Amino acid sequence: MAAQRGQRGGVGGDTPPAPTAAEITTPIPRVADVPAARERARAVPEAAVARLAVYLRVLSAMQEQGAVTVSSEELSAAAGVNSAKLRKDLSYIGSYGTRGVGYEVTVLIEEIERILGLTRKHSVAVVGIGNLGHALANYGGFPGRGFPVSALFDVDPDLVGVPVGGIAVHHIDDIPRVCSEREVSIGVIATPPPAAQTVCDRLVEAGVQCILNFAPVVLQVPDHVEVRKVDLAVELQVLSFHVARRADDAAATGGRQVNGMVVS
Amino acid sequence: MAAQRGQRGGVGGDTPPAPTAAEITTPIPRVADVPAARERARAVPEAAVARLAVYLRVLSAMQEQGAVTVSSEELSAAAGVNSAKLRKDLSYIGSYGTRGVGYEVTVLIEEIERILGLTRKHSVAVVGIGNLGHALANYGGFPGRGFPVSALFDVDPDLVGVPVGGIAVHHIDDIPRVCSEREVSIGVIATPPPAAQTVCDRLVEAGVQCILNFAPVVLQVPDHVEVRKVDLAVELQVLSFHVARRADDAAATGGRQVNGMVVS
DNA sequence: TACCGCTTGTGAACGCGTGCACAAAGTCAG
DNA sequence: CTGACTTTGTGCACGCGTTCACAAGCGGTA
Ligand SMILES: NC(=O)c1ccc[n+]([C@@H]2O[C@H](COP(=O)([O-])OP(=O)(O)OC[C@H]3O[C@@H](n4cnc5c(N)ncnc54)[C@H](O)[C@@H]3O)[C@@H](O)[C@H]2O)c1
Ligand SMILES: NC(=O)c1ccc[n+]([C@@H]2O[C@H](COP(=O)([O-])OP(=O)(O)OC[C@H]3O[C@@H](n4cnc5c(N)ncnc54)[C@H](O)[C@@H]3O)[C@@H](O)[C@H]2O)c1
Repeated sequence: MAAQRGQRGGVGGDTPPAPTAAEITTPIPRVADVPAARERARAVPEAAVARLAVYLRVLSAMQEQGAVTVSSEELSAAAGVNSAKLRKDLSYIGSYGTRGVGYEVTVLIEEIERILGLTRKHSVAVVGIGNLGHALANYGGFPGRGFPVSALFDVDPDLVGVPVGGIAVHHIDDIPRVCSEREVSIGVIATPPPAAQTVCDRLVEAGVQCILNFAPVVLQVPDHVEVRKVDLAVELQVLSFHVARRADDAAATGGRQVNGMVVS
Repeated sequence: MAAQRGQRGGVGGDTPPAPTAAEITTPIPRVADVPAARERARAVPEAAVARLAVYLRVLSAMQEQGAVTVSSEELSAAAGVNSAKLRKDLSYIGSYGTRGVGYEVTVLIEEIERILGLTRKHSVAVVGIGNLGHALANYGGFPGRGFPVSALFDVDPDLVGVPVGGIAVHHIDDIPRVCSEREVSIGVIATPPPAAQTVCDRLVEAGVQCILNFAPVVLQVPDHVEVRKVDLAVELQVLSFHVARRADDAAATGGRQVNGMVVS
């Protein structure tokens, strides 16, 4: 079993414990150390990667509205970030702007897609076709973005064979075969918590390298598998924390409050 | 309209870029100047808050299995984090451990619940009862954790009046009345992207202080409203990035690969 | 009571990410 | 061609969060 590691993503900034070395800030910008070549991609901070995905969506919307160029100021405002942060994020992937003008929308889209690996399609398999699994399978936003949902799995015999969102549900025993046939690279786990680890193991055996986990459990995976989790209960609890903090602040500063809401 | 701010949560560590005034950076990095009393709650880093929610779930599971005390080593392993990090996280909320022994499970649960504001129930309203909204409304995990889903809204006349997950769907025009009556403190947006900002504005007008947003748009909210977003497309794209990075690494080190999968 | 082993709690160092501020580099007008 | 203006790209400093390492503290034992 791989050493217990934090599951990155999902909630809060969860930086992985320094994968290795890399990201060297040598005084002298050493040109060639070991791999050296496309080393740049590795140097993009995880937080920046997530934001690049947001920029990409904003850029696509701008492109549809006919925008040709965009300044860091405009783009950052639309993406809800600081303009300096945006420029730094873009600098991680190269210099594609024109000083005094801005960035060419199409160029930026291409480069971000390249860095994010979106030039290739990534087939997605969803396991656990319950409430959430149905929603994911029926969602039209993924295929359009290069993530075709190409396999569905469940353990329930009543569900196996039933088409959901256009494709038939398979039994989980078929995970290895179907995932291999359809070249699935991302597995989504939407099963009840107790089943999540088992399902995860099967996906990993089937060669799936990336997993998006909705079940509120910490998954154990080998080092070469990337896991991100989406934990809605945690999201709600973080919001709850802010309500409480605000209520405390109000109480401390003498403001009245009703049912946790500050009435100023 | 409030100044454009980063939407925290969801993906990566997204610290808001200095809201406006307030949040002064005094030469001496004094954390708390005036209230001082229960100021501790404010000092808990956002990242730690998210992890506390995870610890809480693990602790609840342990309690059900009859555990009385737990060491930082055990708890951290179960939560998938470093034990030092766990102890530091717990230290933000006080000293409730016994050296040489560990933490009493019930005490820890109580204290974390207190800090997260879970001693009070937080009514949740879901807006947009489509694929995702249905899943959320039917999900049994929220009410059990102190987050009763107590109001549903949609614009579709065919949906209004229909019961979903036990409660009837209301028209969005009723947001102010119903949210007020049922003391909703958290609003969940699961509408199509174009409708999200409008829905958000209505929720804010209705006095909702916290919003969990599933629509892939950057919401504009006043400073006193807390927004967290869950962006599944971004999650997939971050995973895609890792596939690409890994493929590059393999190519650089001479490893063979098939369809983006490294064959060692 | 004195000792020993175990675990907490935290001071301090480190590293990463953010934001500032500005030089470099381009455009455009005249 | 020159000079004014605009916007990028980034060096640098700061602050937050993570991690290490260990003193302090507690329970058990003789
Ligand atoms: N529905 C939500 O809004 C929501 C919100 C937060 C978290 N979650 C989490 O997402 C997961 C799914 O939630 P849901 O509401 O869709 O649950 P659900 O009970 O509606 O669906 C679970 C599905 O998984 C299938 N399943 C059970 N064991 C399986 C196995 N071993 N292999 C494959 N499939 C199996 C079941 O047959 C069922 O179809 C749960 O872990 C839940 O905690 C859901
Ligand atoms: N379904 C998923 O798995 C998924 C995944 C990622 C993101 N999302 C996002 O979540 C949101 C909802 O997705 P979905 O698949 O449930 O969409 P959906 O189309 O199934 O449902 C949207 C619902 O919102 C309602 N609606 C439309 N305008 C409204 C308004 N002004 N006020 C209130 N309700 C309104 C519609 O009547 C419909 O019932 C979208 O923004 C989508 O991008 C969904």
